Amino acid sequence: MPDGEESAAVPPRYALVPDPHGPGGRLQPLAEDGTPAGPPVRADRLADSVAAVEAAEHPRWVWAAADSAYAPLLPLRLARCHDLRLTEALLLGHEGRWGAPRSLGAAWARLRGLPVPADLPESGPTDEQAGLFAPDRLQLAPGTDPLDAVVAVHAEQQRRVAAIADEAARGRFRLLVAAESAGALLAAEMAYDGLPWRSDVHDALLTELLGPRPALPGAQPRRLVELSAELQQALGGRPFNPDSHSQVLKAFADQGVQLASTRSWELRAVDHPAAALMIRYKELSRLHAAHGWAWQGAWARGGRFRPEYVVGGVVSGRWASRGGGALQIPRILRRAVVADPGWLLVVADAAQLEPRVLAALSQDAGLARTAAEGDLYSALAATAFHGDRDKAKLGLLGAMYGQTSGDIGPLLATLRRRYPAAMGYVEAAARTGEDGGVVHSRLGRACPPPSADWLDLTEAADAGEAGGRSARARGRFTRNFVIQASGADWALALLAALRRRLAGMESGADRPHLVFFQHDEVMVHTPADLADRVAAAVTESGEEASRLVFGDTPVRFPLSTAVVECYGDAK
DNA sequence: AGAAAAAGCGCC
DNA sequence: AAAGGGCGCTTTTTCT
Repeated sequence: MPDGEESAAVPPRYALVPDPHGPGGRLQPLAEDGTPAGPPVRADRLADSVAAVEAAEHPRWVWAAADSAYAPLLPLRLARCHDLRLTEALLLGHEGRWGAPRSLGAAWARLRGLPVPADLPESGPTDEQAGLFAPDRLQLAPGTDPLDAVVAVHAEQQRRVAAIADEAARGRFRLLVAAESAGALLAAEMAYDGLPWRSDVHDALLTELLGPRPALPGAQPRRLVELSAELQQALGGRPFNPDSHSQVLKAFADQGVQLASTRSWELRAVDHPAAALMIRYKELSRLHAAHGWAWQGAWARGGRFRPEYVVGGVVSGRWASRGGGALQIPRILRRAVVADPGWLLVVADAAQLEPRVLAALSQDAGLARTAAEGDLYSALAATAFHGDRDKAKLGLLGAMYGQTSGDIGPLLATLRRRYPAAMGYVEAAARTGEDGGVVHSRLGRACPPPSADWLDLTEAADAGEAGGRSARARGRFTRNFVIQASGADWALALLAALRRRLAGMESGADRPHLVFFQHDEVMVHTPADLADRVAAAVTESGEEASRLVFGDTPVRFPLSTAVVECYGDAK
């Protein structure tokens, strides 16, 4: 397991249920298969009791969902958990019941043959007071004891995992459950700790690009007002709204410039002085609207940006975020992410993760040899593309994403000849998708089945061009899914391994903590004297993740690591 | 009036 | 440089 590798003994389990209000709650020890190993215990101060059990027994905590059970206990740190809601979603997908409600109440209702409540819409920052931690978010029927439900649903989940017939697949799925649950711990912790954010640096950058902050909250900053005026003048002087696509298209058309859209790559190809102005306006307007002063006031106060992460929010297992756009911070704003005095940032990203995942998944001996190198694309180019790295990259990306357009045909033919196992792997995944089938990540995360609309479109007797297009689109999805989702498996295992290593480090009263995770990139905020140890832990965690997820493979998954004061200096 | 869709661009 | 899959967010436009 990523978070318990060192302990030979299986850790004990404890069900944990906080009271709906107040600091109390209940615990109950459980055996590995979920049967109670002792009576429930009441705790008047749940955080104290949990801390004591954590120190004495290092258990795996079993709870309905981290946001209701773990967030109220922070800053207490727990090593392991089994998150019932995330596990329910993984199991439902694996069992072909994708999309069924996954709350504790829904799982309990299925177990008892009761009507199954639909999942509530995800919470947002606005309903914090409205009861983010309220018990009704568990969707339990009135009168149900939540501890009974946690114990019963957990036992049922353990039974369902044990029922996976193939032993190797079962082991990998257990790893997936543990890693996803570790992600739940980490997401709550990162939201609590926040990413170091220098509002003064952010503010200076905005002022440099947009002009001074407008006195009125809704007002346009000076630079945008100027650009609007210049645009209007360049396009004949008639007023129009540069934020309205249709008005922009019309304004250009009036000058004899026909555009199919206002996309910036299309504008870039236009030979008209207004095009550059329009592109600049869009860039700055977007910065102002999405990451300007209003964003700062809402999300980055008190020296920390506190996003809300959604573990497993993307079907591939990648995380999503809710509010604040944590995973879409513009690169230019990275300079506002600065370590506290006496602290440093360790920033690491997995180099060329997806082609390496393909090499490991397909066990293509030739591709694996290139993926044993530091720069996979150069090695690939040397072997198969006469040293042309661009072509090698182009071809491999096209193969992984199902690209057919452009001059990519010959590149794909070369790849097919040199790396038949790798190309066969993605093409089989595509065929499965086109036929309406389901594919899985390395650890067993399932992709969604085709929708009813899709089936109508593609399986009708007269399924014509639209049906074919739709089938090919799903083929591209499943082709990419096996790689993206297996990459997410690896990244989750990396996180779990790194989190465990960081928990063992301290410098006085301070300790390093993860503060950012974005698909294949992690950031640790650490006391400066621990930075080298943190960097080493990143490397070790990458190796551990590779071994756990892909087993014995010659493929390497190197991380490029930078130790910096400012995120903007990381690469 | 409010919800939903569309367009467009940010990140991987 | 983009293509290709995945998202979130904001604004405008359209629908109910």
